[in-house]
Amino acid sequence: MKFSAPEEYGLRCLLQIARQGPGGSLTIPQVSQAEGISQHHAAKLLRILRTGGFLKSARGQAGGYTLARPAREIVVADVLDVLGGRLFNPDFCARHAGPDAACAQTTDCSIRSLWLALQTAVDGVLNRTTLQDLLQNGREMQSPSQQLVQPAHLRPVS
Amino acid sequence: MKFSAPEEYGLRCLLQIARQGPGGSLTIPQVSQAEGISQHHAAKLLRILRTGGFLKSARGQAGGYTLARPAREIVVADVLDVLGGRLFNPDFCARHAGPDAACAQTTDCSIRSLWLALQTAVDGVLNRTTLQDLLQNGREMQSPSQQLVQPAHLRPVS
DNA sequence: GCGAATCTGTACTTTTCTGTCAAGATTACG
DNA sequence: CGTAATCTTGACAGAAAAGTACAGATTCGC
Repeated sequence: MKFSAPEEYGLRCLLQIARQGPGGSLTIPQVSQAEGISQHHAAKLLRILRTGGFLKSARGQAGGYTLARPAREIVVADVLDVLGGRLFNPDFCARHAGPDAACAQTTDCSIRSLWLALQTAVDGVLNRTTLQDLLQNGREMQSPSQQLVQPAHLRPVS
Repeated sequence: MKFSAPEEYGLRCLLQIARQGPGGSLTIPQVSQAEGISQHHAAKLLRILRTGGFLKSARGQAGGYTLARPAREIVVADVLDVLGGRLFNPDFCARHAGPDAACAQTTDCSIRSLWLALQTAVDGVLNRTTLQDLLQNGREMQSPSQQLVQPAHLRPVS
């Protein structure tokens, strides 16, 4: 159970822009430098975030990326969904609402139920966290660790 | 945020053996067939589980794999740890116990804190779930979905 | 002892993911 | 109008993960 690299870096890039305050914007080179990744890489991540509806882009000489909505209205669960996909699709039991007879004994369902319970637990955190919360962090969140989360070839985080 | 393939299939293989009841055992071919994966693949997963201390193996003509401990003493969090590694290491803030001055403003820490909150939420579920719970499922776990969790080339789960 | 059935361990191939690249489109400014 | 700065898009290459294959070691039963 791991975070994907786009989830880690995409969310960081989005936060960089959010830190510019309402209406603030950053260009690809600026985000690239701030996060220590290549411009091409930053461009790819920002594009995904734009397609997902979290960023607006402006082309041309005075272009750049801006938050599409206020930071407090951007829910982290939605962002991670776009960057990496969900753990498990929440449209469960849409038609198994009746007596769950046939599937209660299979090994499959045992595992599925577990995955689902995890999804619920994770969503409980992510659905209640906005970009704004991350910006003014330190409230319900604890102190950090210095351990690396993702692949070894990525830059070491300060 | 995804489960790795070993996590999904390794846990299933372990459950297959657990379903044999106390003292029950299965061979590699049996597990392989029950889960619809190749014998080589099953062997690899079972070896990991044995190394992790969840299975005992017996070689020779009457060999096979048996649970190393009763199902109720095997915690799923430990199993997934061996199969796929943790989301985030829990030895956080071992030395940042004091005033967290320098790191409270960085973007890194915002993200880290979020990852950590997720780890805590996930552990809350996994540390309280044993193999026994999965065998007699349907208690705190809900009905299943029919969506696939992992890579497309894996066998479609019934 | 010999052979069959079983697990053990390492190396290899395929697939998937991740990050890179190059060419194009758009806008602002002089 | 032209130049420079910016975003856009699809294709590509390297790296990591996943699954496969093979040769070996152990045990049981005859």
